[in-house]
Amino acid sequence: MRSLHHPAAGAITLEGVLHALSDPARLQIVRNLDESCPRTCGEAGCPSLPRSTLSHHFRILREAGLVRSERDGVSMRNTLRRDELDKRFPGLLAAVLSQDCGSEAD
Amino acid sequence: MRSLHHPAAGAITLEGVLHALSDPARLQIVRNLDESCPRTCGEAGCPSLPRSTLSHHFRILREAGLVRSERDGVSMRNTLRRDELDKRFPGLLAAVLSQDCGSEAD
DNA sequence: TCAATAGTTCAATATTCTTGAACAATGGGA
DNA sequence: TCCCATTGTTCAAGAATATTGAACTATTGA
Repeated sequence: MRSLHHPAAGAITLEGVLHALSDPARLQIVRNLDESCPRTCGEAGCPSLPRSTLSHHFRILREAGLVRSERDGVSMRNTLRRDELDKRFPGLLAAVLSQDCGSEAD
Repeated sequence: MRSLHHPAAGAITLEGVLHALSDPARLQIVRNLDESCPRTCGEAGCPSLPRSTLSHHFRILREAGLVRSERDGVSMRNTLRRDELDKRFPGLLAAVLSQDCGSEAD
C-alpha cells in the first residue's frame, strides 16, 4: 500500500474543501467525525455504500485536507483536521456543519 | 429558448450550494456578484473562459439557487440570491466569501 | 428585413464518479 | 509459522459530469 497523501495545512484550498463537502456521503462522514472521536471507514455513517466507494470518499476528504487517516492495527483511524482547518479557513467548517441538512422543506 | 429554471428558496440544498461554490470560476463569479450589482455573463470576471463554459457555470449557479438570471434586453441580468440564501443557510455564504482565496501559502 | 450582440444548446472529447473484483496489510489463533 | 478473517486500497469498466467549438435562439437597432 502506498503511503496515503495528506496535504500540508497551507496547501489546503477553499475549492478543495468545498468540493469535498459537496457530496452527501462525505458531508455525513465529516459530520460524524466532528461529533465523535476517530472512526474507521466502516463507522463512517454510510452503511449502504460499498467499501470501494467509501474508500474513494475518504481519499477525496484526505486529499482535500479535511481528514487525517492513520493505520491502527487492522483498521484506519480517521480524524477531522479541525484545528488546522479552523486556522486556515476561520469559521468555514462551523458554518457548513451548523446548517440543518435534514429536511429541505421551507 | 426554454425558460430558465430557478429553484424555490426552500428547495435549495446545502450540497448543491457547496458544489456550485467548489469551482474556481464559479466562486469568482459569486464573489463578483456579491461585491457589485447585477452583471451580465460577459462581466462575470472570467474573461478567458469561452461563452459556452460560462453559460454552463451560470446554469450550475442558477440551478443550485445561488444566482437569479433575468433577461434584460439583449443580455442577462444575474443577481446573487443573497437574502434567500442567508435565510436558508445563515452565515454560510459569508463564511465562504470571507475566506482569503488568493495565496495558498502558509 | 438584415445584421450585430448575448447566451443557450448541441455534440464530441475528457475527466471524474461508482462499484465489483482482485490485492495488500495487520492481527489472531492453531 | 502458516492460515485466515477483517479492513482498506487499487484496478477496471461503465456511468455521469465537465469543457468547448459550432450552430442556434432571442432581442435590439438600422
